[in-house]
Amino acid sequence: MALPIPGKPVRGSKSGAPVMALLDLLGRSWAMGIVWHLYKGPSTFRRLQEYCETISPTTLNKRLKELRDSHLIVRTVEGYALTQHGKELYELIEPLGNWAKGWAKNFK
Amino acid sequence: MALPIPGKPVRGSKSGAPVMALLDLLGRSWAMGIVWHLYKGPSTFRRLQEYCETISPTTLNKRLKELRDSHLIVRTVEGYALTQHGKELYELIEPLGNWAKGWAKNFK
DNA sequence: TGTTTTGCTACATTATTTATAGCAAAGCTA
DNA sequence: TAGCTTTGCTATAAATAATGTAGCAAAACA
Repeated sequence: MALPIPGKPVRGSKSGAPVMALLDLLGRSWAMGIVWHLYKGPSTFRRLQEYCETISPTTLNKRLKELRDSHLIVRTVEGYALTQHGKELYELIEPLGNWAKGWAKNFK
Repeated sequence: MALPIPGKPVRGSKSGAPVMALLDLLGRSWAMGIVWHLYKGPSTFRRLQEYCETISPTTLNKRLKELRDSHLIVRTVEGYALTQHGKELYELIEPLGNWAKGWAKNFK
């Protein structure tokens, strides 16, 4: 699937509304998981594979390319790392962590 | 794929950490888009199909079942609607809308 | 120079999503 | 109450995406 670019047709919006481009990007397998893990600090490719437990290298590489092309991560000497944009995005989704704990109680 | 249930193995976490179950659920195509659209108010199946522009009925039905089983939406006489949990979740992801506008500027 | 580690790529298999057709049930409407 | 329309799906086949495994070239290390 092509990179979802705001302003161009994306999944959910022919006009490419920014939020829809973002939801398209984040709604791909592992995308949010990668951002979530990288907030702890830069990671190598192999370490990310371990964090994600069952991601295939093919998919990991694809997601990393998409996230780089979307300016959310960059490669540093220490490995992949969140950009300023990536950190901001993480901070927006961070509250999901605590919320999920309450939500989880529904499943008993 | 099976419904991601907190406490059971999910994509990204063998132990089923709640946030990973949530990211698994939301990281499926259209899941966040559906929640996003439903915040405006209850929608019928056909109307959701229109909102989502290119979702197939097969996938829409699958996502709706998952979101219902996850207590984020319910069926009402007016159509599918967010539950209290669903509304809370929407409110958590709502800030993505404005943030995405700034992020979109990177793509010029 | 030999050994590891790293960051991938290749490839085949499996899973997911799409696209399209269409049908049964419910809700009008005349 | 006999049609016509709308709704909420299901069925099926084709396309696309993700997985699992093997392995390789380059860099780091010993």
